[in-house]
Amino acid sequence: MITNRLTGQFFGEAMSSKGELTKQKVLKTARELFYLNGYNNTSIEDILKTSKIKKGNLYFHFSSKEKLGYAVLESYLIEEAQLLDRIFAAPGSPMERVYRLFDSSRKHLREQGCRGGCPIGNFALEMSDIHNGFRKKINRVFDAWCDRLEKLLREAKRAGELPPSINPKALANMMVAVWEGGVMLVKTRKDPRIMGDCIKSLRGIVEAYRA
Amino acid sequence: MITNRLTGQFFGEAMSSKGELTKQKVLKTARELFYLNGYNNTSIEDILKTSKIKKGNLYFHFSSKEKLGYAVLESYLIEEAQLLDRIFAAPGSPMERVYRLFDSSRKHLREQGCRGGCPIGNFALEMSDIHNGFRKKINRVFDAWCDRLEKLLREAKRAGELPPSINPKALANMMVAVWEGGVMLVKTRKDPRIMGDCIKSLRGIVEAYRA
DNA sequence: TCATCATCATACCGGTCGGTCTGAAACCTG
DNA sequence: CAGGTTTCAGACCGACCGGTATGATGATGA
Repeated sequence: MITNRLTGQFFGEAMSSKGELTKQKVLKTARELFYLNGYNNTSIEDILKTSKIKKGNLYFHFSSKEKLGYAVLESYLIEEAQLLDRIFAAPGSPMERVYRLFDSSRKHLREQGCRGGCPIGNFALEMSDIHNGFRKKINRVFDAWCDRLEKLLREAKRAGELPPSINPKALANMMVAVWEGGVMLVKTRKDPRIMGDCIKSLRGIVEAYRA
Repeated sequence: MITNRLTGQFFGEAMSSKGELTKQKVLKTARELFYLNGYNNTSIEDILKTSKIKKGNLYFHFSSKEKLGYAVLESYLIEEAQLLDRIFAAPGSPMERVYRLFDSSRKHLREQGCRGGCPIGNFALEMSDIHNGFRKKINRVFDAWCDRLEKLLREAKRAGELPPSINPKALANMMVAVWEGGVMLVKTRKDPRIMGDCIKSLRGIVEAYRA
């Protein structure tokens, strides 16, 4: 559910060799440009210009553009694991934690000026049918999101926050779909309120059940 | 909510000049390749090879790749208007008609082998931030979908099929989000059941209210 | 201090890109 | 039938693409 927040945490700044710092800088820049402009619309030259790193250097650290793409996706996988742990460890009822995740991600969409959207979603639609290796890695991020959501929704069901007939796995898929689709509408309409609409409607329906 | 069904209707086969037939053939081929491979990953050469039309000819009918892109988006706009009219004119309660739209589109996803996804969604994520003209046209398709859904959801609310507190416009946005996000998951996971999960979860929550 | 390794830089490569230019062929109308 | 228009074909263009080869520089350790 990320919107490409770039933390120093992953790009560990302590105890790194000079080469490692260069590698992380390439990775960070590639990540940003793939996110904002798309993988196929981002050239190696673009990355060089933005990062101020020379081509021989880039190719020393990453043997190809494709390998760089894999590394970018891997960085999302690692970062998502950490983010999900933090969000889901917070106090509150299961549904409160679900909505908190949505709300914190929604705020970031707004801060981002409705640009970029979700990097995983962007990669998913652009590359799924043309690069099976990328598709598998993207799936692992979606699986991580859906699995964690499913766990929370099971708790919510046990707590009576959801109708007994609800399938938590299916609902987790639907919630990820709401997020990704909502991000798409926000990005295309340039209107951050749309994600508010989506989340509010979802809550409204879920909570109408409990009324 | 289309999944790139190519009808003969738009590509009018009667009463056309030879040049017009060539133009439609270019358009149809470009549409298919932009849909399956993305706009930036589709070259003019790809279109020439697939359509068996020569470059001078293509550039006679479309002055640039960008103009071809516009024409492709315009063809979706026209086709969507017709499809929505047919689907929403069918008999049944408002919510039945909503679910029928989802189900017919879902079947097509399955028939397509979970490839391609939604052409509008693909364009939206790939091009929204790098081509404002394309973004505006894509928005008109989303607006058409959301407006029609909103109308149906107003009827559903009046008929007692939805909680009184529901905002039809917001719910329409959420439903389009469910569709686009679901298509993304189907395309990435290559599992057509996921859209079934999304729709079932949506129905389950809506119908739990009425129980 | 020197050798080795890691890191960095730049010229160059073949291929592909979107697009242009020029001319040929087909069609249509007077 | 001829002239004009529409449609078509293909060679060529400059720019850009991902990547390689070669060599220079900096860092490290014996």
